[in-house]
Amino acid sequence: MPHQASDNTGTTLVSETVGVITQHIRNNELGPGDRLPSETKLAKELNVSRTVVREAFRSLAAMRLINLKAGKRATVANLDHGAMSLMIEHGVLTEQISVQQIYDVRRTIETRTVTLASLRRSKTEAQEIRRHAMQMQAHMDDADRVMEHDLAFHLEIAKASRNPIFAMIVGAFQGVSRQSWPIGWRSRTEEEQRHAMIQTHINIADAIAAGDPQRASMLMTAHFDDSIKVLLDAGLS
Amino acid sequence: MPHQASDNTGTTLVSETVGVITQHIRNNELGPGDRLPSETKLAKELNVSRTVVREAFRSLAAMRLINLKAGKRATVANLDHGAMSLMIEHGVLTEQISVQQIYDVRRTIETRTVTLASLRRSKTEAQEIRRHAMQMQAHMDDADRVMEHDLAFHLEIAKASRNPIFAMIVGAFQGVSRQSWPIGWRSRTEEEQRHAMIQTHINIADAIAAGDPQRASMLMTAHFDDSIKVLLDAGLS
DNA sequence: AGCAATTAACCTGTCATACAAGTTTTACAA
DNA sequence: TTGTAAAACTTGTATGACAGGTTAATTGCT
Repeated sequence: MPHQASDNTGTTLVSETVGVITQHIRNNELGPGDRLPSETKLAKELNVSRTVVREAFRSLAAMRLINLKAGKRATVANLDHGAMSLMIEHGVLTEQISVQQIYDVRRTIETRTVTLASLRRSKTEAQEIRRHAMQMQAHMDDADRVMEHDLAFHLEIAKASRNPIFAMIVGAFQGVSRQSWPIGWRSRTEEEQRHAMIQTHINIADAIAAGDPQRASMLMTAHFDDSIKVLLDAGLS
Repeated sequence: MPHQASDNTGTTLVSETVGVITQHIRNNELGPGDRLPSETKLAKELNVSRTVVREAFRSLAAMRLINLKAGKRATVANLDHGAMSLMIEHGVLTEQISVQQIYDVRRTIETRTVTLASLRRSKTEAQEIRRHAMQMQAHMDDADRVMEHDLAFHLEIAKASRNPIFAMIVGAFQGVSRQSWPIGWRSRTEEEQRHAMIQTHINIADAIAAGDPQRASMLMTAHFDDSIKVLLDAGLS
């Protein structure tokens, strides 16, 4: 790997090294699981200290481009929503993003994922999606459990869309959704409202299983419209 | 800041420290631009070495949650698409994401941004959007310039949607789009095709300026349908 | 020769120390 | 009071060290 950090003006050594490493992945056509050179080796090749290489690795690991583990060499990572989750959470935390904006994005995207899922889902996926909806119904007395199955329901649909970007984005919203979800649940004071909300999930699952994208996306849009309305009524911005 | 890394099982010191720092931001309600404690100070408070704090800072900086600059303390960062850009690029590079999937996400999202932009854009924004479309037309002989204005056009629309998440996602696709764009341009061999493509941009700009979301989103959908078709015909997966 | 167990080599996580170069604060002088 | 110089602080990078985890090599047994 005869890389050389030729360009060194203005930017720091670490960010240059990050560039070199991604270049290395590209040049050698590394895929998920493939191992990168060790820190010492890279440091020598690039004529930088191990400190610099380590910080570069950390940067890449933070974005989940590589995986680090004590004693093992760094490996190329699978696409993962962990980093994006933190970014979104940070946005909410610092009041750069509102809950309403998140739900608008979710509605936009999940109207599409549910359409694709209706067209592309395997039998197993359809069952798994429906199972989550049924579990919501079965444990209505346990809010936390309802929430987890709710989130899993939406994520499974995104996965069934067969587009990893959708899965990543939907997954990234899980963290913040866990914070707003209970508000929506509590706001649905009537037993009937909660039942209706869960029934919608079952209906969506059925539409997906039946391969009816129109109906599925219509139901999903309605679901989000309702959820947003509930949250707004509860006073969320 | 009496933080204490109480929990230390299983996970590494660095990731714990990352947690403590984000907690610090939350607890003190820090916003973009606010300064964090210095590395030495944090290291002392948490009873870890400066190395650990530095790597934690690097991690957060990689996700663009904080900004680092030599000599200055770390500051809380504005939402930014830089990190997500790298993630997407990595996904494409390692063949976990296809160009077609990217365009499907873009169509989904940008059909929404153009709708919102039509409703919410300021006069200035409408002008800026239109300016990019006109610049595309004015420099048809310079592919690179057309491309840059094309990308800027789409990003401006996302910004005008007034939802920073949309802007972040659209921005994140710019990097990879720069690679596929020339393919689409070259595939449009006839002068007329290129003109039509640019004219669509102008029409979208006009619809946004006119505050006509239906027309704007219809044109945007058509634009993406066409672009995807062109890329597929060119042999891209 | 083939296989299992032990050893050696390798690798990452963390710490301490050092110093150059950039930035902020303080102190001082006009 | 204000402008400037000095002091204090802060980050970027390098070096060396060692514990503990992982992989490769070697040895020994059958």
